[in-house]
Amino acid sequence: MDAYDAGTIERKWQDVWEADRAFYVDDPLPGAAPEDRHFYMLEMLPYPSGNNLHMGHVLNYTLGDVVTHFRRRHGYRVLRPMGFDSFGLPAENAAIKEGGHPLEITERNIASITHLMRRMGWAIDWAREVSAHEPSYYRWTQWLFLKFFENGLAYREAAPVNWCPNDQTVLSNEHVVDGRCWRCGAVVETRNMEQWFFKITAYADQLLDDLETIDWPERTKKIQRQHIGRSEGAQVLFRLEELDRDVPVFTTRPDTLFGATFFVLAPESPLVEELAAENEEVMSYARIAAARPTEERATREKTGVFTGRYAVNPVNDEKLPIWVADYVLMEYGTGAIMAVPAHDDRDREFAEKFDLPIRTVIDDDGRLTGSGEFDGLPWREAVVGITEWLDERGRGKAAINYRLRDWSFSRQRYWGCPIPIVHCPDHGAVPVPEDQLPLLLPDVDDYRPKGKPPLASNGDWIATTCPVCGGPAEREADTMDTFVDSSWYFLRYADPHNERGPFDRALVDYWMPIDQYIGGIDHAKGHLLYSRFFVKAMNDLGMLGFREPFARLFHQGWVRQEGKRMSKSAGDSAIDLVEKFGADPIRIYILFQGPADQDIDWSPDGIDPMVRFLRRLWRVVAAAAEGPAPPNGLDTPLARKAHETIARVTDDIDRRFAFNTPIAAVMELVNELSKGPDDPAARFAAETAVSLIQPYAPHIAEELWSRLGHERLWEHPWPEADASLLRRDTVVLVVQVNGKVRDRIEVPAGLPEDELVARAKGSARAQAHLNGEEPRAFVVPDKLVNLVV
RNA sequence: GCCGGAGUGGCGGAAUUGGCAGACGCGCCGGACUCAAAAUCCGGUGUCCUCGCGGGCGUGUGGGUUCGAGCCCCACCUCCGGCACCA
Repeated sequence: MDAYDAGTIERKWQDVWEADRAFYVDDPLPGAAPEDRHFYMLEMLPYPSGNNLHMGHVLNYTLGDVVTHFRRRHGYRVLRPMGFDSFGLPAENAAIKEGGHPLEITERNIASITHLMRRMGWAIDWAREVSAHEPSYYRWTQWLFLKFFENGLAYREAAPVNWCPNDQTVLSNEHVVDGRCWRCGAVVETRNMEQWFFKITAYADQLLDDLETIDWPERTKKIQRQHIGRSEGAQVLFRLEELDRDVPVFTTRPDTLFGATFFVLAPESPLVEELAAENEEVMSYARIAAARPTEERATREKTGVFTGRYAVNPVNDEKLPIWVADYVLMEYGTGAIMAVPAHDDRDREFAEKFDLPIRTVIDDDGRLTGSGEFDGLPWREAVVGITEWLDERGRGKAAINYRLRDWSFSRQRYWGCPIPIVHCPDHGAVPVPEDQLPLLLPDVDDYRPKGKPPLASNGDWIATTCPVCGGPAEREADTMDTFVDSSWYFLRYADPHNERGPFDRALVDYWMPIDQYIGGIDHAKGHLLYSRFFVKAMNDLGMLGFREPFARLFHQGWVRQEGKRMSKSAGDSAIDLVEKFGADPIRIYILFQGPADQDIDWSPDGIDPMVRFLRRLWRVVAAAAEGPAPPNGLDTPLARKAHETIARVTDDIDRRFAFNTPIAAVMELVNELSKGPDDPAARFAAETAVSLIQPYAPHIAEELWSRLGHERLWEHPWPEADASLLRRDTVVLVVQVNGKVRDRIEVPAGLPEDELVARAKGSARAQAHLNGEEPRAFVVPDKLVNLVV
């Protein structure tokens, strides 16, 4: 027989699958039969920011591929599409680096990555391919934006936002990591700018509560819960006599109100100017503090300045001095706090530095003191009591506060989805009429960031007329964050060519929610939160019939090379590797390294052993293929091993979501087969090994399957273990004395406990350790007897 | 600082419900085939004592529960991740 040659057989079968449209899935016929079982398998789509993929992608998509084949062969109609997150900073920065136009470079990268994906043999429905930068896609991104805008879920407002001075654009809170830009690492500044926001905060409670309804890793839910940051407390009104106004403050500890000794405003608070416009010291502090990078603000020693003004504490009418200090953040609560130095570390630090009074109002037993009528009350009860007291007098009320901010999604960059809005001097922000969508992104020569949106320099495009009055108006020059594109792409796959709407609701409701989503945990609080928000909002707008997009989620581990996370610019190139070793060896390698959710240290040295295993499989199966076709239901040791392997592999993939141990199980079967080629069940064992390895190494499996005289393994039913062959006639009984293994004896299966004990006592090796004493016995039927003296 | 997760041979890892620790693969040692090499195949491989039979020890550290603990409980150490002036 010829030798195993990965490259040749892989191309052969890839051509067959292509011609057969093997992995393209049809939509359900109207009134689909109840036995129609379907499964939506999706992995996070790649950025085409390079012409290649790294081994982290290879792990991600190979995992999805195993699940896809496994489900298909269990009779499911499986939707497994692919697309490209082709707008946005990653692609645009790559284009700037290469010095070409983003469109040209993005499309070249997509072609190259698509080629690689086909070469990996991944079972993808390419008829549904979608890219964010295609007008046929972003037309509907714009349409969705308009629906959100019309329903008050998208709005424009001047607000302090995160500004990356390197990428020259605003960033969402979710993409500032340790005070730095997630893409380039530059220290982020705060700027006050007119920005577009999605009203994700309106869904804070639902985003929190519905986490209970989805099968996600607990750590991911934790990240989202923490990010939403719901906390319960009270809103308390402090009187500012000079302004004749009440100022609200959020606190989780209204029970400490009697301990408040001063009052602090964030430097960005509009109240600072209202109270101290003429105080140069205060204004200058506020200006400098507000401009400081967030990162620096968080680590510095406390600073602040007294305004000379006072706020009135509603519980005792005391006048509290109002300070301005940058340890109070404008983004959280109301940008003003009551300071209780006795019971808050930050307030205490500030009080000590500026010599402000510290008043204890909760004693060592957790009861109130110095708090008037509330003295003696346990503090938890006082939280309720004082809140009620305030409420009755109109001086406060119970309140819930969130850390989650609205999602700022406008970007001052070129390569993104244009925001279909026209600014009219008379009518404000006016939507571009639906029949004028898509609003095409114009071709420009100079798309590089210059601190203002590149589209703003494009006079011909910017100048337009108001859809309401026909008067002169200007187009919105910002573009959308690429995370808007990826917040609904999974819906478009269900109906990718629809020209009348983003999708047909019946199709989306049929396929969604996604049964299994796989991707990196780095998207835990960005993409995974935005997509949940989009689906909830679209559900409320009557566009779809479910409220969560991803029923089950899995995060693959990081693939590292020499200790560093692999990226498209660092580490071995997947294209080079697949040409050198073949797709099957790489697919098996990346899944064999360990549990898929654990990090992997990549080394190309690990691939050769996988090539050796596949060669061994090839040889052993070829030998078995020469034997006679086996009768059914043979009961031989090899047949039993094959059935055990079916049971193990099936359970590992299906229930345990374990992908490394099935490969080990098939290796064991191949080892047994290689030792017992004369077993009458050799051919059955060979067919079983080939069938079970197919989701991992579909090309060699298909080739061997055909050499075994069969066809179309990719749609052949998954094998079933014969329960009668999983049962054993005899078992090896472990005999322990005082918990230590002293003997192993073969006994018939299913013996009663007293018989097992009798056999164990009969063991000469065990007796040698019993010293003639009569032992107590503990029995695990068919497994173990522990004799204790 | 707060909240998670993880520590098993020389290495990646396995042990699914508290019941044989180390499956499978790598590496290493020995052997077969070969003029030789590659490839392939066979055997061995936690550690210590022992010619051997056999025995002692062993899953980060210390304790506990149990007939029995890698797995459960308590304390600690180390590493990784998330959050971090969030009132």
